[in-house]
Amino acid sequence: MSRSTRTNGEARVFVADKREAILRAAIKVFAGKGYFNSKVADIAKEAGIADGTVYLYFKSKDEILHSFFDRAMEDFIAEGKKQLAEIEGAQEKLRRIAQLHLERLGADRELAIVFQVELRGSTKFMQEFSAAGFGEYLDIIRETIADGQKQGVFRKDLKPVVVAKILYGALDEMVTNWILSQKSYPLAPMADEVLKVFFGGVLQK
Amino acid sequence: MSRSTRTNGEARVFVADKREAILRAAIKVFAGKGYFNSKVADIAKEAGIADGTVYLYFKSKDEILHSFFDRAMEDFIAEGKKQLAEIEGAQEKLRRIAQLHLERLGADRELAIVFQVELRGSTKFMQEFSAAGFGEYLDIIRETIADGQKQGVFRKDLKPVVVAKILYGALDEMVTNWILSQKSYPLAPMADEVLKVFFGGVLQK
Amino acid sequence: MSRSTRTNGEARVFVADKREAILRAAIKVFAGKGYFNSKVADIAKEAGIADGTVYLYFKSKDEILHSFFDRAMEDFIAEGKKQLAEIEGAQEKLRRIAQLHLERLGADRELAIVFQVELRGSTKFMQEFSAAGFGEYLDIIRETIADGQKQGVFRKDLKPVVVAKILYGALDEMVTNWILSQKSYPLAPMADEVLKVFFGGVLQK
Amino acid sequence: MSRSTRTNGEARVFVADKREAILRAAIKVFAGKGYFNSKVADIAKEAGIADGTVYLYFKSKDEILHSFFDRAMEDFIAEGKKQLAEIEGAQEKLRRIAQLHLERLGADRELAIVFQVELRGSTKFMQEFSAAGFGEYLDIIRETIADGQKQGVFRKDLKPVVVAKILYGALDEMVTNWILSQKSYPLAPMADEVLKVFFGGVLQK
DNA sequence: AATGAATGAGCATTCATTCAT
DNA sequence: TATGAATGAATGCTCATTCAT
Repeated sequence: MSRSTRTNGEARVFVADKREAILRAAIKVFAGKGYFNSKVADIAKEAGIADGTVYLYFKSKDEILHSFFDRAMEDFIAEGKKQLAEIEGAQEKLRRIAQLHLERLGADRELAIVFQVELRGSTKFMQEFSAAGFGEYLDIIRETIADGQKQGVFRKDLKPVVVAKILYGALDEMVTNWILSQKSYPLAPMADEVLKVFFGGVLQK
Repeated sequence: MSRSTRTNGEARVFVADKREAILRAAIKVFAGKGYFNSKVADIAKEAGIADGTVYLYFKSKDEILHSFFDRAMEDFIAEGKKQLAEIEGAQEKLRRIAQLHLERLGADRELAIVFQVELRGSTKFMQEFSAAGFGEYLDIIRETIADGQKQGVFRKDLKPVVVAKILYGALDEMVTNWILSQKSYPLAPMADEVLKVFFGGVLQK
Repeated sequence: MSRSTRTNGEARVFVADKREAILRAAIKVFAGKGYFNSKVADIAKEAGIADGTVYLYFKSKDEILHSFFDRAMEDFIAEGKKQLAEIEGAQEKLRRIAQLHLERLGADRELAIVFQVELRGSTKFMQEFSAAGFGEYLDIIRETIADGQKQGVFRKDLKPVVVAKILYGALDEMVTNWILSQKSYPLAPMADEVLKVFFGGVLQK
Repeated sequence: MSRSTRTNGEARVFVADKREAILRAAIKVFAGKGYFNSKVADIAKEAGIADGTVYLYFKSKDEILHSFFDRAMEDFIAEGKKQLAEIEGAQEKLRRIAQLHLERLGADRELAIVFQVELRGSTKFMQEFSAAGFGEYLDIIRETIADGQKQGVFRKDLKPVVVAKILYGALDEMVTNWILSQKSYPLAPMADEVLKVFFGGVLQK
């Protein structure tokens, strides 16, 4: 494929590529030094472009973080819905969600750091993100649980909202610990560990 | 000779009082605007002292956050240990931990905000805090679980480390959701909701 | 071969047209936001061309202002000389000058704003402009006054240089006030008001 | 006089002195390079203080210019009113105004440059300043002229507003020319030159 | 000639920290 | 101990200008 802009399609790709490059660079920089400690100049240098160029693709430093989150969340939810559509049974669906959650973040440490750490650094961010993607994500889990109760697979004396938060919280903690851990271990297998407790409970029967 | 330096005892009291005042002011300010958006001058004004005075009690803005965390965590763990000492049985101990966790944070929204949000705003902070108090806290939970397994109360096919993280993550998520929620509800009762799942599992028996 | 370069004649016309368009756009933009607050991009957009195209016709933003001034002043002086050539008598000549001054600026508010405001925004500009057109303009007034003194129409105890400045200053102030005024009134008639005073003081009794 | 801050009075003086120093430095810098080309750092260096200190006394670069103008105009009008109070007769009053106008600006070239050049560099500034000091100044001249008409000293067929603008415009032009002139000559004497013409045209015959 | 994406120097302002009093 | 004026390094963003196409 030539580097020329012979077609509109290609030109578009190039623009998208640069936006993408900036986003990728930003994640790397944010993950390394934290959002507030990262300079726009750092991102530009990491992306191999001039400082000003960043502002041709993003309105502000803030917008970079938002864009990153929006896109990542959108991708994640789209992928999740697609995979869930092919699965029967609430239990198996939850398993898929948990696995996907940890697979995705476990596959990209920098992305995970930004998700787990940077996006939580301010109530403002959290509020906005919570209202956006996080909320939708929790909803999917909640509905799957409610479905499972209707299907008679899950206990009916539990509130789906609470149960959803429990599962999400547990998974989230796995990711955070994985990021902070000095040791290097695969994150994805933790899904089954969580589910073993989640599905079966802790008490001896 | 000034009143405050007449005796060591008195001086200490005064110092502690002012240190305390600054710390309290800092939590309020951090909770309201976030660590990075809070100015040392804001804290000073909130505490009713001059800007420079802050530096007689703390080496830097950063140290204020650290001190706050250290003290809060220390208090919390001390209180926890004390209460656990009076309890027999791993299950009841875990229940107490969960309740204490949510009671404490639920009783002081500003403190909770700083804990849930501000302390997570940078990998640097998280790493440091994880190595300090969080680690010890998780350890206590882990050991209680291990004890429960020995006592034959808990399933033995589960790794205590993982189970501890699951419980902690679930509780943590309850707090975060409570903070971000527009609605006002008591946090403490969520402990039992979490434990119902944690102890019993989700599946229909 | 492009249309515009087929013949020199045509090309020139096109070039002149676009140069003109840029100049016109610049006046509009400068008048609205001030020279320093106007972006080259604003001018380009107003002119309906790309940013870079501006630089095919002008070496810099600064040069646009200069070009504008040079051309406007040139036009104005040429027109003035032409009209003066048809008039006998120093008094009538001065009247014509004053009228032309206010008619011209009164007919184009944007041009007037740039003349009265933007061109005075820096000593550098003023120095340059003074050395160029302003100087020539004042000279014409001065000479007309000197002629009037020789003709015995004007008092001979006044220095033409000073008298010229007085007339110019008075007219200039009329324009400035007209621009800043919230009320909308015709500028040209002010010429006679000024002359009523001016001649009263200058004429030989 | 000691450099200490033993008394409140002295302390006040010091503060006022620094504000004054910044203002003085700003005038010098603005006069030399123009408002838009002057950096706040230039002003700070000229005043012998740190950049940030400027902001302890002024909210913004813009505010420095405003403060300067407000104070200068206030001073000037106060002085003018004081002197006018001691004078009988509209004609002599106008003479005093004209003289004061040129004496003041003629005594401080830098201040004059800022007044004549920088304050006119934008419609925004001019509008604001016109509404403030300039307006009051013109009013004083206008009223003096109206008084003169009532007293039978000045022709009654002239509109005071217009006549006031003429005088102001003529004086203003003297100042501008003086600033731009390469030659160095005293400004104050020009007042009488202007008045010779002005009164010739305005006085009742 | 025309485009408009890319450049990068430039700058007002903020704020943690210091220090003379 | 306490003050708060002073410091000056640090940085997000703008915009005149260039240049590959």
